[in-house]
Amino acid sequence: MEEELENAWSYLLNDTLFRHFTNEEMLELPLKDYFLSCNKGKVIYNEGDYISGFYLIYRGVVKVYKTGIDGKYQILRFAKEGDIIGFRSTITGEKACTTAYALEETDLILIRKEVVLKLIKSNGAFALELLKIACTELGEANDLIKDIAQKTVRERIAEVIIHLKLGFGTDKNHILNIALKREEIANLAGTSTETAIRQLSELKQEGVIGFVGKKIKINDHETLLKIGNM
Amino acid sequence: MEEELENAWSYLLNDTLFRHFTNEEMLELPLKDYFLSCNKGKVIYNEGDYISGFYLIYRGVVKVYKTGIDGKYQILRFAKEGDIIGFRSTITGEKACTTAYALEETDLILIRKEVVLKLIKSNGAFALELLKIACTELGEANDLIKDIAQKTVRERIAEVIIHLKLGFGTDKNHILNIALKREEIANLAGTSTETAIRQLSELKQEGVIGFVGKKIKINDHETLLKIGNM
DNA sequence: CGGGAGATTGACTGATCTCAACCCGGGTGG
DNA sequence: CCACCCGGGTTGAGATCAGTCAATCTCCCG
Repeated sequence: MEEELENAWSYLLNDTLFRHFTNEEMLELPLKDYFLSCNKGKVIYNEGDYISGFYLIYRGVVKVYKTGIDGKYQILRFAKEGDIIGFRSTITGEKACTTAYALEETDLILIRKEVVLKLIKSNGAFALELLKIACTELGEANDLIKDIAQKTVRERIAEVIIHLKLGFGTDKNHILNIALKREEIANLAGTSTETAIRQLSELKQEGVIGFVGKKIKINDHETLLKIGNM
Repeated sequence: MEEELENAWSYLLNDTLFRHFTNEEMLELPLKDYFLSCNKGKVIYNEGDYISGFYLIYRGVVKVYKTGIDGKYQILRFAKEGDIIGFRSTITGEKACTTAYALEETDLILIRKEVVLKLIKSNGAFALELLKIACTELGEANDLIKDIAQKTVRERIAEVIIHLKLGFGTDKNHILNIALKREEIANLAGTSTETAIRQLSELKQEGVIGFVGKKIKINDHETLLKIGNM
């Protein structure tokens, strides 16, 4: 555990948005108290919670979604190592408007609200980096709005697969490095599970994709791009 | 014109996110060169443009939207006096991902990118305020994603009317302070013009809303909230 | 082996889109 | 002064995409 903390510390200072700080400035961060591990299936925070800060993902994958009417939910994004979650509510001070759920074993570093706000004021480069993260997310959200409003399910499913590839990559056999349930793919594309399944089967019939275990294999990236109108 | 600039300057320093600065710090801002007026119907910037900074709206209403396939477009928001537009691309340095269009006579103050970036670094309170704006927009975008994906057109139309009321207010007769074309209401709700018209007529039949000239009158706010599932 | 979660398929339904016709009011040129 | 035109707004009919419900299947696990 001691070593783990050592590593996390060096990770923070070298590879994350905290690289803008010196060792001294970072002493504000009582890391030991705010290093959390959670099991697969654990809800990290819930829509409506007041959260005490934001989380930097040190290891694992987190599903971020909003719950809707009767059991349906809309997935906004999958966050992975190096990403931060919960920072929107941390900044605005509002309740969380999403739920974060650990898809696998996940380690998190909690950065408390007071610390964040203080660091923003004291370090412009850090503030700018946070702004860039927020603005990038905003751009992606805007894209998603247009896509859900205007594209067909078929197009959206193709697009989702491309996005997963961009976010998580593929191995040498073009197999996605992430395994999702059909329901999750559906809720990412904003459709029902059955409809998503039908579209996936169709893409498989056409040879554009394949299934290897629980994972999707991308046979024809170009065609997928075309189908997704991208 | 001299007086107009005088007013704009005092507006900036007292009522906007620039209130965090002193008169001296603000001398960076060569206001005279960056005060723009544009007529109704003018495109302020286009999707794909590189923009030189963001715009603070001093007077008028601006439609912000993304264009999609064959003539359809998705309206993301209407920005009005005191709002800023184009700041996402200003921060990320990417091309604009939306188009901004003046719905009426509009006056803008351009804040150049270099100035913004400098001010962010020098003034934490300003950076934090920008962050809050970005995060608020992000929260709204997330809501919109879920709504378009899960709500029916009827629900969305009701919601759009409520949002317009919140954003622009009503006069003493409960008439919205903004007049939109049917097409605009449709593209705000993410549906076709004809469908939007049908839903609006239905709401009128039910007595929940009425039409006065080009404007919508809200007869029954409560029911509208209920219909919109809010 | 039984149970349960997730995946798949079929059949049906219905909300929404599209196309096309028509209306209405304002502005304009002859 | 009037016929025409044009940008919206409205309505109808038909086509279709996608959601729902229900049955079945396939693993995987205890």
